[in-house]
Amino acid sequence: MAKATIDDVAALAGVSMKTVSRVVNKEPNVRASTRDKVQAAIDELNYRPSQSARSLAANRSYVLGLLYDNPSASYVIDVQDGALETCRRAGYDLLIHPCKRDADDILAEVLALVRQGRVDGLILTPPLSDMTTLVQALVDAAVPFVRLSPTEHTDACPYVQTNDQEAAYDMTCRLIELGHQRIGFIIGHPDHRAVTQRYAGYVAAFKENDLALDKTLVVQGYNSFDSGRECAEQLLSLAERPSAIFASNDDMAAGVIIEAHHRGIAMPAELSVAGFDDTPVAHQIYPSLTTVRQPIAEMAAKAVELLLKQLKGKSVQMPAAIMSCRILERESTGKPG
Amino acid sequence: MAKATIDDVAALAGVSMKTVSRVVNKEPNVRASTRDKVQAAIDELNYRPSQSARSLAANRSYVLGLLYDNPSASYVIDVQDGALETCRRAGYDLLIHPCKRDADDILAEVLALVRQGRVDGLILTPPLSDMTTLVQALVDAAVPFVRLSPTEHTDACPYVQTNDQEAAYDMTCRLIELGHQRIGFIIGHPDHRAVTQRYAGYVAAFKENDLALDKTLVVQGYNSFDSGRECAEQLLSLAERPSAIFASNDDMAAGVIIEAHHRGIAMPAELSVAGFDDTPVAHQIYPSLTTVRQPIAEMAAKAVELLLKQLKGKSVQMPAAIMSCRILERESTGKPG
DNA sequence: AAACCGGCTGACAGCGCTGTCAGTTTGTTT
DNA sequence: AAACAAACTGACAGCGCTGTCAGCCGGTTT
Repeated sequence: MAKATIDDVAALAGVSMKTVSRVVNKEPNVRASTRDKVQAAIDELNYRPSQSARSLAANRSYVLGLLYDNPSASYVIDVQDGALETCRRAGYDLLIHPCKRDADDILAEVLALVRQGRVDGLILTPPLSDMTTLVQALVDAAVPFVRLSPTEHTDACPYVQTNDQEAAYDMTCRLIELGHQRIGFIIGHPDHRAVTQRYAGYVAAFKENDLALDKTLVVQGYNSFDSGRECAEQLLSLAERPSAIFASNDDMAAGVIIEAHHRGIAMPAELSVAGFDDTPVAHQIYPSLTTVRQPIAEMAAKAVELLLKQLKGKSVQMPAAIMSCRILERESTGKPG
Repeated sequence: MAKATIDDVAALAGVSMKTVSRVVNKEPNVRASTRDKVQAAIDELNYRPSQSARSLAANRSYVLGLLYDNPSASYVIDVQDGALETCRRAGYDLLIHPCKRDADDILAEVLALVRQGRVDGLILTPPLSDMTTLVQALVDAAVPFVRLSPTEHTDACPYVQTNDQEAAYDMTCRLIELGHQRIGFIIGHPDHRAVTQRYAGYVAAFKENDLALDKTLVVQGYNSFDSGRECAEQLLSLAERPSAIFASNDDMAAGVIIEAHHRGIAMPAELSVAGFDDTPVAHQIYPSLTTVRQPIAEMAAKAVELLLKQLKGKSVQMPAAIMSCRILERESTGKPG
């Protein structure tokens, strides 16, 4: 049995090609009886519209592109899952496109993706969300896109964001509430949005609780496990060492925990550790890590939703969304002493 | 500047549309001077061929599909990266398609992907590689595909495989060499290929070393962290408990380590633990995990290569590849006692 | 000199859809 | 019952490429 085309369906249903097209695309203004007749023909022939033909005729690919550069595997997977779910429901596919943000041909590469008509729109994840040259190029080329967790969002580009600052504030308050006064903080990679926001939350919590902030307890990390470990070495070598360390992400927090193990420091009795992100490692280490969970999949889903709205030409009134994080208290935190 | 089409390029270069097509597709039989002329025109107009137009005309999508069901995030990412790398070089894109293998519409869904012409071929990862209904359906529909790490590979379908048995054998021998006699083994999920192979390697090592195999030390796990922990509870509660535990994957090994921590068992002094896969967690836990690294990205790249060969119609003489694993010794293993 | 061959090039007919627009039917109003 | 709007349907012209096939050209071969 050869592959059925729209003509075959039209002939069988006794209608025009165009009417079949209307039914397939769920367009309005088709009489219910006609619709049924066509649907029956579609089912009988097991008709599947050719993706390339409709792309060519409609001048869109029904594919969205997901751009990312090297965040953690679990982050990427969560984003993919969330995005895919929403894409599918809308009949869209997702093309993944990892890329190095320092590659000099990244702009050309991404623009080619669009100009070749491979994708109708793009989702940018950190740190690409904050790559101004890229963002500007997309704006100039009038490419529809949505950014996940951008640091800056002053312009009119749609984005999806979390309340990182609030979450970091809450976490810090919780540590203070447990009785901690000397709370170390490991700042994240300067290129990532998390940095400013999360650190600001930490600072705000100290202010709110009328506690003095000891700058020697604040160190700069780079988001990796190894950098977390190095920061921990620094913090745990202090004469008066902190009773808690709050790392800007889980990988660094895992580094802190390893370093504490190696120094024979009991957790949480002698040291509480908190992370951010709830990566898989968080509950696979000992002690399991108190952390903040971002609704990553949901954010990605939301981003796709905003993007699809753009594509439909419905100019989104407020092209942005803020989503909430949740603190997960596990074994790595407790009362000091 | 409107988007240039192949006609624009042809006009500018003073050749026919078809000749431009030849240059773009790197077809032979174009005089060098003509080729240069056309290339100049392409560059001048910044021409990018329309993906949908060529798909429609050539009746292929230049897209490969990657099918997977829920292996770990890091595994999926590695597969994606390896596959993408090779795809790109060949001018192909990769469509990711996670799917639940117990969904009753999975066959229809996957076949639709092909029948709609969204993809030209498929890569199956475990456990989908071993889903006979799916494999059979693809064979029946004459869909080109390659399987990663299938358990069975008696038929003519191309596949890419690792020498799991050999690696498990080597690891077990290494533990024996360190002085371990009572080595617990946690079998993986029955649906995953790893199971048979890895367990067989363990058994073979005992045989080879003339050691009796104590069946009470072999327990059935299900690949998850939690199941690893449950298995550890069982093994560590034995009157005469093992001095080493070899888990069929890292997640389960991580579960073993947590359980040992909770029981205050020192590692590796009182218990050596080995895993399989070298997932990110392996070096983020304490003690860091001795494990086996599979060349996942390379396998995926190889799979794409085999798939592209199929698509080109070059019937692959030996449509398969075996790739080697490597043992990584870290802190979690050592001499017993 | 005729016949031939291989490398090179172009004319043309689609690929299977969707957008446009005009035409036909149906339901509603006066 | 005529007039009109609204709902519905179809004819047709592409979308921008590739495959087929025929034709051309220069260099061999007979």
